Amino acid sequence: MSPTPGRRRAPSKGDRRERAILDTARTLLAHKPLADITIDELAAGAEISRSSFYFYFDSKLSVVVTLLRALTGELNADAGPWLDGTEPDEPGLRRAVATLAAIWRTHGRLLTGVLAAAPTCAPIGQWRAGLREAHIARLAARIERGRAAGLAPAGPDPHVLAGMIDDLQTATFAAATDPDGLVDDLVTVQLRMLYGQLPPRHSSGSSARGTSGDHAMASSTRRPNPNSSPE
Amino acid sequence: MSPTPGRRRAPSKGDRRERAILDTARTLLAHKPLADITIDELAAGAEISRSSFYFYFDSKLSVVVTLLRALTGELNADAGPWLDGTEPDEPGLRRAVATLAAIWRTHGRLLTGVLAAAPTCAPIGQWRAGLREAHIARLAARIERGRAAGLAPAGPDPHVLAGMIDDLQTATFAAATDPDGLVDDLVTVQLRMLYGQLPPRHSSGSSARGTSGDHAMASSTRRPNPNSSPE
DNA sequence: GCTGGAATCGACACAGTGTCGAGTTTTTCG
DNA sequence: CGAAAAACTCGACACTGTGTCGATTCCAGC
Repeated sequence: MSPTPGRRRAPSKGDRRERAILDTARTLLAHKPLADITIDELAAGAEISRSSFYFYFDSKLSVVVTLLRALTGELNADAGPWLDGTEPDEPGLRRAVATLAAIWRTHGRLLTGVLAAAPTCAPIGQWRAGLREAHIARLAARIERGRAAGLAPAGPDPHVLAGMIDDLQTATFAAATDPDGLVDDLVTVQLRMLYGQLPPRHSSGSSARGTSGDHAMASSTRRPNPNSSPE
Repeated sequence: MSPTPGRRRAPSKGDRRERAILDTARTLLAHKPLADITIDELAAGAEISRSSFYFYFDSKLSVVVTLLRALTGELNADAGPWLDGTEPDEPGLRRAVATLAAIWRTHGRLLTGVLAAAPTCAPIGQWRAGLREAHIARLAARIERGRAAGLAPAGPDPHVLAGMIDDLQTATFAAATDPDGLVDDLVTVQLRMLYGQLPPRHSSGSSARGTSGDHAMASSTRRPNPNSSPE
C-alpha cells in the first residue's frame, strides 16, 4: 500500500474496526434507544467478538460520547450572528433555527436516542448540560443587550427566559417528525417570547389561590399480579 | 380486630404489603432514577423476598404505573377554567400554573424520575403522551376560540403551539429546583406565546442560506481503551 | 526468523430479571 | 372446631447482559 503522501498513515486495521463500531452505533441508534442496544450488537456490527469490543471502548457510553463529540461542533456552529447580535433580526434567527433543524433532520434519531439516555447517565447528561449552558449564556447576554437598548420589553430573568427557549427548541425538535416544517413556527414563537407585547389588560384581576387535593386509589381484590401488562 | 363498622374490611396483610412496596418506590424515586432502583430494594423496603415481590407486581414498571395512576387525576385537575375559557384571562392562567407548580413541588422527584424513563419504556411514555395529548387538545381548542374571537393574533397551527406550551411547561418544571418561583415567568412567557404582538418590522431582510460543514475527529494513537471514564 | 506490541477471543465472575413449584399462613364455611 | 381453599412466601433455577483476565494469534520492523 503506497502511503499516499499527505496522509499521515494508512488507517490500520484497528482504525477501521473503531470506525466500524462507531458506524454500527450510529446505525443502531437510528432504530432504537441506547438502552436497547447491546455490546454484542455493536461488536457484531464491527465483526469482532464481544470481548474484543472492550479493546476499543470502555462501554457503550464511551462509544456514544465519541459520537457526540463529533456533533458538538456542528451544534454550536448554528448559533452564529443571531446570538451575538442585538436587534430583533428575524432573518438571522430564522437562519440559526434552520441550521439547527438541518442538524436534527440528519442526526435526529441519534439525538433523540441520546437525549433519552441523558437523564439516566451522567456523561451524556453533562454533555447536554454543557451545550445548554453555553447556549443560555449567549442568549441571556443577547436578551440583556436588547433590553438595555430598549428593543425588548422587560420580563423574566434573562437566564430563565433563555433556558426556556433552549428547552423549547430541544423539546420541539425532539418530538418532531419533520424539523424543517417547524422552523417558521419556532421563529415566530421565539420572537414572541422575546419581544412580544401584550395588548392592554382588561383588568378585573383577583389573585385567589386554589389547591385541589383529592386522591382516589382503588384497591380491588387481589389476584396474583393484579397489575397488568407493562412493556 | 373489631372490623370497624362502616369499613368494608380490615386491610389484609397483602394490602399492607402492596402499599409498602408503593411507598418504598415513592421514597426511592425521590433519590434516584427509576433505572437505578432494583426489585431487591423494593422488596426489601416491604420486608419480603424478591420473589414475593412478583406476587404483587409484574415488574418495576407496574409499580410506577400504579403510582402514576394516582397522580393523573391531580395533573388533569389543574387545567380548569383557563383551558375552557377564551379570554386572555391572566389570573386564570396563573392559577392553573400555580396548581401545576404545587404538584411539581410535592411530587417533583417522582415526576422527573419517571419522565426520565419515559423515552425508554413504552408504558410510561404512553402515560406521558396521554396527558400531553389531552392538554394539547384542550389548549388548541382554546387557541382557536381566541383567534376566532379576534383576541389572539394568528400564528402557528394551534396544535403545534399548544404542544410547544406543554413541552415548555414540562421541561421548565422538570429542570426547576423551585417550581413556585417560576410561576410568574411561565405565565408571562405563555401569554406572550399566545397573545404577543411583535413591534413593526425594520425590514431589511435577506434570506441567505449557510450550511456550515466542518468535522474534526481526532484519531490519536490507540492504546487499549483510549476512550475514558464514563459514568 | 524473531520479537514486541496490536488485536482477538474464550472462559469466568457478577448483577439483575423473571419463573416455577413446593411450602406456609390465613381465611372461609360446613 | 377443623378441613379445604385462598392468599402469601420463598429458594432454586434459567436467562440476559456486563466487564475482566489470561492465553493466543497476527503482523510490522529489524
